Amino acid sequence: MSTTANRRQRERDNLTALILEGARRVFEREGHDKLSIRKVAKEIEYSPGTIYLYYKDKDALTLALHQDAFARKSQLFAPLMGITDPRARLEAMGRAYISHALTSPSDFHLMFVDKCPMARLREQGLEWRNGNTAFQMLTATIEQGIATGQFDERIEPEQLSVVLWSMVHGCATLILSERLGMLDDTARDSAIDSVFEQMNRLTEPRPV
Amino acid sequence: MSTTANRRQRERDNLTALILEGARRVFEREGHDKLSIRKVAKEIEYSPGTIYLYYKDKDALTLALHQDAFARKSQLFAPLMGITDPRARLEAMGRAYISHALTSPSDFHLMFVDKCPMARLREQGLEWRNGNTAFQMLTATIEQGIATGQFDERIEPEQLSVVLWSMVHGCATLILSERLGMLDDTARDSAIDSVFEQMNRLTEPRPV
DNA sequence: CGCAAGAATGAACATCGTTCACTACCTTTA
DNA sequence: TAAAGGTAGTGAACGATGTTCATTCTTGCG
Repeated sequence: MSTTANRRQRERDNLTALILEGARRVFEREGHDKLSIRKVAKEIEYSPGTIYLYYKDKDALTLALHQDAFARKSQLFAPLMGITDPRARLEAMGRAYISHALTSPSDFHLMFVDKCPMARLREQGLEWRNGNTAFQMLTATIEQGIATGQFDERIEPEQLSVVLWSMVHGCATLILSERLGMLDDTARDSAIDSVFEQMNRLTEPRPV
Repeated sequence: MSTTANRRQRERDNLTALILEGARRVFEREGHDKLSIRKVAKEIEYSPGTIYLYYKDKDALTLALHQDAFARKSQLFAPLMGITDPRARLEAMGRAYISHALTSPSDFHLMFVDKCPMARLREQGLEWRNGNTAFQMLTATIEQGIATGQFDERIEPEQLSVVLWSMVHGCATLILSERLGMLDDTARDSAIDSVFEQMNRLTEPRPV
């Protein structure tokens, strides 16, 4: 009940948040590979050692950034759930995923590419809640499409989710890693369109 | 015609190769993110500065490793071209891609994920020859499938190539980055199977 | 007021990529 | 053969990184 202990905790939470905020600024300014503990410390005008009183190591801070990125971007994806037509929603989700990857490559990397947040979660025996809910939204959309008769009923929703996610994720990462350099800009754009065209084909009902 | 100049060149080539070989050993032993110039120097018992007489910087050495990896792995993919049936070949190529990614993640990263070799190639105005030929094999296989009437003729081969590559590449990278942790091992294996099942659906002829 | 405990520090260590003044050797020439 | 010149290799040095820890500073309590 000691008031000072409460304030202490409050101050502790404040600094934890302040560090995260500084990290986010450095991250945005310099990109995911140029983030360093020392820069974060300088950004918030504390000494490097202080960071370690609030985050065990750089990976812990990276995990916090990872989760923060999901929190910040959720408002970007939440509106998509308002789309009632499953097919339209599926495409909108995919397009949002790719456009997010291309416009915020560092955030995307942190959320869907970097191994370190996953490793840290696994160490602590925690689940990837952000990923799980996103994945469930995907499968739910497919299930709904089947229920309304717009999608092929023989589809196994969870497995198709993986396939569609792979398509979209693969497309995004190939572009970001510059592996599609053999295509000019227009060819690449229409390749993205192809992804969604073929995505539709995979969900369409087919004759027995 | 000076003989000593020839020997000089030979010695130069030898050390260039020796460095690359040492780099490959360190790379295999420690993984792609633990490779360092200094470790390579120690591995071949030269001083760190020497490396820079043969490779401009670490990126140049990485590019050499990238190309070396393609050279080493080509024997792994070459036999696939012997498969005459286009559909069987397509699946074999995809399965080889994924199994290569899962069994040699560091090589895979170097060949298909790491941005640095691409950046270096672009700087020098060079093309990604390894990637281009692989991509052409893919499109050629699709074209052949169309020619033999086994594949849907309305397919645009180059665009479908991107889509199929995306599927397979996305699947591999999602597994490697541990983003499919929500699936147990069997679910993940059947997800891989699903990828190829859906791949087949995309090439199948369809009624007008 | 003085003391104990907690918070913050920044120097220190090991590692990294990279540079460069220097040495040691080899080849060419006088 | 001896001097000169050029080249390959060196390793110390610089700035940066993540991380630790003895030290200092601050703060609240008796």
